[in-house]
Amino acid sequence: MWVVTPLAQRKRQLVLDELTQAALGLLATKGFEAVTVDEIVAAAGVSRRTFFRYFASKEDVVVRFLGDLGSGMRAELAARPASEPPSVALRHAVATSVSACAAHDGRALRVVRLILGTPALLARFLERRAQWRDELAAELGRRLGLDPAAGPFPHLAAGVALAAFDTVLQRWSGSDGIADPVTLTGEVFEMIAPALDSLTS
Amino acid sequence: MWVVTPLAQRKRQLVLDELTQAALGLLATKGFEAVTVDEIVAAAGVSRRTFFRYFASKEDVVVRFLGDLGSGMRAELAARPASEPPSVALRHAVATSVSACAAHDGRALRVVRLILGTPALLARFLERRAQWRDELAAELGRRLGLDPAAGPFPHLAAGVALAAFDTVLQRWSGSDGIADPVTLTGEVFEMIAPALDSLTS
DNA sequence: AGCCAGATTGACACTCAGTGCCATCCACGG
DNA sequence: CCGTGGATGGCACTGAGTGTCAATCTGGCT
Repeated sequence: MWVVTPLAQRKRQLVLDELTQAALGLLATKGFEAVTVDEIVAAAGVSRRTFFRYFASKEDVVVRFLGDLGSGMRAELAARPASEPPSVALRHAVATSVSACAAHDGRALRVVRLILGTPALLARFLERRAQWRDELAAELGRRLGLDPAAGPFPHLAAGVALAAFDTVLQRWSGSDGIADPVTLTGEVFEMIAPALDSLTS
Repeated sequence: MWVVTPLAQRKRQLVLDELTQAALGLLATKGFEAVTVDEIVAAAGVSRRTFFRYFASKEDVVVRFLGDLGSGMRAELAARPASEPPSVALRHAVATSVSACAAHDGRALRVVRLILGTPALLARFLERRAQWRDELAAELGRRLGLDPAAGPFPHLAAGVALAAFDTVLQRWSGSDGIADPVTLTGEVFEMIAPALDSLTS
């Protein structure tokens, strides 16, 4: 199962890495709108057309780099025991997410700063973040036996948790990656916990 | 005051209205990406270049239509008495915002649905929403005598209030504009109030 | 009225993102 | 050895957004 597709798949991964590497390097130094796709593909040694076979847009290169955070949060939430109140489960989900981001130390920090400082990138990132919220709301609804379409709670709680995520990410990047993500997350969730548990209290 | 408004200013407003009208009509019926700027300017009777003198992008036409909500929220928050706890002041700010949106009854509803259903528009809207959060955080910091850069509270509270805004807007548009914005806002703020007042309790 | 300064507009040309299409090349199985 | 499918590159095209310049219009001033 795992040995049957070695060569073509690896080649594809190689091109993807090369493209990501080249793009992130150029974008971080020259700024987002000062870099054209042609420059990126020239640095990566592939054709312009190939770039758009791997990425849907120029923004996609940067956003995809942080893209796994969303599915990671949902997975972590799903993995938490059902006995935990929403505030605890969501706190762990957010904490592991930001920690995973901080683990890339160095690169991830530059990418986050790039996103927060570039309107076009922020917009695309927030669009993806909205999908995270809906996924979290669905998972939360499943945990609590609630229909997300019936009551406002799952949608709201997911939005509140992501607002906490925003604040943690902002303060983490603002501290040059020095602050501990788990500690920051704990601080912030202490404030919002009563709101997240307002249904089960 | 009202007589000095020069003729040029009114002409400008007229062009802007004509452009907005034409764009919203076409976009609502044919969908966002199925309409080109050339079609819009042809319907409005101005040149393509003029369109981009009034709007920064095609998305801008739609987003600007809802753009005053942000400054409205901040103004309402600033107008609330300083004695009110954050949860009450923010609830009024959100309620007046959504109510102002609902007052346009008919047009605003279609615009909101268009935004929520179009990725490119949603992205631009969320970008603006992020600015709202920072403005609300600044205003909140002023109310409470806190430096928004020092502690996470203003940023977090503004984010939580806007998460509530999101939920209210989603449910309002989901109910075809039938649900009462103030009632919805009240329901939702009942859940998050303890988080918003966690500092002053 | 006549004139001048500033703002608005339209037209053209240009860059760049993104897409469709087709020819080519290369890994893999028969 | 040969055919098939996927990945690539080149090309042309649409559409968004911008800079520039000439023409036009507005409003004030003499």
